[in-house]
Formats: sequence, C-alpha cells, structure tokens
Amino acid sequence: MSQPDTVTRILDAAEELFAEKGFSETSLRMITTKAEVNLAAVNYHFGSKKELVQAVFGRFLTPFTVKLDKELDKLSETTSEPRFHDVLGALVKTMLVGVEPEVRDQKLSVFMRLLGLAYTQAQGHLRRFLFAHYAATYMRFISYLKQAHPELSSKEIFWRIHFAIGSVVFTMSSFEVLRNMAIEDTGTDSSVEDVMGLLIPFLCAALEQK
Amino acid sequence: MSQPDTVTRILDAAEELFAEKGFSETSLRMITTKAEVNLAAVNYHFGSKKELVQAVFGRFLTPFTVKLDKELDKLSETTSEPRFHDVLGALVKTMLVGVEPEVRDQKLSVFMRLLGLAYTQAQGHLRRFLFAHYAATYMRFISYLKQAHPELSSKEIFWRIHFAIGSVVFTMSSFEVLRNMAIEDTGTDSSVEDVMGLLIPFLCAALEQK
DNA sequence: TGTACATCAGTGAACGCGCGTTCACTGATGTAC
DNA sequence: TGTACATCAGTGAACGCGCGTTCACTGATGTAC
Repeated sequence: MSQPDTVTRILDAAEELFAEKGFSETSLRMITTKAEVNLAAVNYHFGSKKELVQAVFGRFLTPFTVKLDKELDKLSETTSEPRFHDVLGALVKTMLVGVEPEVRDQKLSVFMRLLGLAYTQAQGHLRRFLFAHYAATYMRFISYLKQAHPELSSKEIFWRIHFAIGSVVFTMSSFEVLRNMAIEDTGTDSSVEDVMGLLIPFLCAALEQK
Repeated sequence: MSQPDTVTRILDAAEELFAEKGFSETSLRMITTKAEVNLAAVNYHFGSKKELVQAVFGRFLTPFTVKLDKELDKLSETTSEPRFHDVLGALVKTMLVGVEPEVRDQKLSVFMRLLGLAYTQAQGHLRRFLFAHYAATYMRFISYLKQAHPELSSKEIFWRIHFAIGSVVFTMSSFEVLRNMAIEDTGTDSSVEDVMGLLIPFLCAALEQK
C-alpha cells in the first residue's frame, strides 16, 4: 500500500489540524510534520498558507455544492411547491447520502468546525474565496426556502436560517467540549446521532414556528 | 479629564481586540499600542498573556454571576414552581437591567463574541479558569431549568440549552458579518434589537417544543 | 538509438520578522526612626 | 523635621523562539531532433 500523494497528504493533515485548532494556531510545521512531507512543499504546491486554507475548503465544498445542486434539481422536478421540510431534506441528503457511515460522523463534524471557523475566524481572503465560488448555490438554496414560506419576509427567512446554522455549527464544532460537559453534568454520554436526533426536532420547531 | 488607570486601559483594549480578532490573533503589542501603555505593562500587571485573558473574562463574568445569583434568589422567593420562561427571564434581566442602553448593545455583543471564543478557542487554561470560578452559578441556573421541566431528562435539558446558546453565541459573535450578508441578500438592514426580536421567539418555540 | 534540454516534484537550509517574556533600571510615594 | 530605606508603577531595550517564506539545488521523467 503506497501513501497518497503529497498534495492529498497535506490537505488531509491541514483539514484535521485547522478543524482542531483554527487557522492561525496551526503552523505549517505542524501540518508538514503530520503529513510527513517537507516544510517547503506547502508553498511549492499551494503558494502560501492562505491558499492552502482555500484549498481545504474547496476540496470539501466543491463536490458538496455539486451534490446539493443535483438534489435541488431533483426537488424542483418532483414538486412544484416544495415545503420547508423538503428543502432542508435536500440539504441533509447531500450531507449523508453516498458517504460511508464510518467516515460520515467524523467528516461531518470536521466540516462543521471548519464552517464555524469560516464565520468566526475568516480573514477576508477566505470570505472572498467562498463568496466567489459558492454564492450561486447558496442563493439558490435560500430562494427555495423563500418559496416554501412566501408569507415570511426575506429578512425573517435569512435570520431564522442563520439562527439554525448557528445551533448546528456551534454544536458540531464544539462537540467534544459539550459532550464532556454533558457527561459531567448529566452522567450520560451522547453520540453525534443522539445529539442530531435532539437537534433536528429542536430546529424544526423553531423554523416552522407560528 | 484624566485617563483611566493602566490596568483598566489594558483590559478595555484587550477585551475589544480579543472579541474582534480572537486570542492568538491579538498580540500584546496591539493591545499595549491601543491602550497607550508600555509593552511590558501587561506582564507587569497580569503576569502573562494567559492571565490577561482570564482577567478580561473575570471582569465581565464576576459581576454578571453575582447579578444572576441575585435574580435567581428573587425567583426562588417569588415562585415555588418557576417556569422555563421565568428562569430565562432572570437571565435576560441579568444582561439588560442596570446597564445604560447606549453601552448595552456593544458590551453585549462583545461579551457574546468572547463567550463564543471561550467555547471554540479556549485553550485549556481558560476552560479551567471558568470552571473553577463560575461552575457553581451555572449549575444552579441549570437546576432551575430542570425544575421548570421535570418531565425532560437532564440530557435533553442540557442539549436544548446548548442548542440555544449556540444560536445566540453564533448570531451575536458573527453579528457584523451576518448583518452585512443580510443587507446583500435581502436589501434590509437589521439592528441588534431587530435580530433579538426574531431570535427570542425562535428559541422559545424550540425550547418549549412538544 | 543516443544525446541534449526542459519540466517538474521535492529538498535542506537559511531568511527576516513579529511574538511573548525578561531584566536592569527610574522616579515617585510611603514608612520608620 | 530630616534622613534612610522600602515599595511600587512604569519603562526601554533586548532576549530567544517559532513563524511563513524563499532560494539554490537535486534527481527523475518526458520530449525533440
């Protein structure tokens, strides 16, 4: 069994370390040591640390948005009047379908942590990158939500969605901390599935509030 | 009009910069320049950067927990069977009462950003500090929530509360980013009050979900 | 088929820079006798 | 009342360190004639 190539090994190591520590707390030396590649390899393949950050997001988000776009295509073919539930279902499907269960949880929480970082630590260059590449699909997704609840204003939709994103991103990105707090507080352990099983009805109640 | 003393000026500058940039993205040189004090003054007064971080949290949280404890005292005096709504009300009161309106919003969102950082960027030392100093009041608050909904398991309470905290922390700590996105997306501006007015019913619906 | 050159992945060592921290020092104020 | 010493806030300059980046270089593979 040969090792994956240098670029992949760098991306794997960077993804994991960024999710764990954040961008500026992760040095290129940590990444290249973990990836077992030469320090100069990052700048050789990616140009700079900034571009490496973008590449990590790109590797996840590009196939993700392609899948989401397909799910939204399916949705608009099968229902002319999609409900909130259906639109969110397309998102959940995009995250879960076709991903092997054993990597799903870990990949998902890594991605959520990265998404959280994108909001809270993004340093301009990342925000511009994400906007330039993924704004179209994002806008499309939001527009379906608006169709589902035409009585809600754009403003109300926008904020409700971001309240929900906040819950998901916060919960998943601090999952290990919260899990340990829960053990300490309540004496019971929780898996990602457990918590998702509580989170989804929580958010549905909130999103569909009268 | 004389300047506030060195310690206060350092804390003010650090609080603002930490909230804006995070802990490791903020250097002591930024802080001391902003505070117009000597670089060595931080280590002289606080000992180290870590202890400065703790002092920033302490300055906010110590009076906050004292106020919250008083509100909880009042609550247990006036009602023997507090409802969810009352317990959350005590929290909201603690945040809003006795704070001049003109500083409230800004202080609040700074504090929320710091709280977000405490979960997502805390480096062990901060977590230990917060636990050592504020766990008692936190536990008390949670126990009132449990009394309000005795039919819910500790686990369910814990997670619902943290889903809600996630929404609040995420929304407030990324407020400027989200506000600008909302302007771009919907063409309408939103104040902290506007968003709070949407967030509170959102969370009530979710927390009290059947 | 053989030779000369170009391309490309990867390397080892060094670069300058900003970081948190330290230390010897100053100057003002308080305290003891 | 005057002198000697202690305490304390604050300072200026330097420390060593880890950082992202650069650069001259190697060695393997592909291409042209």
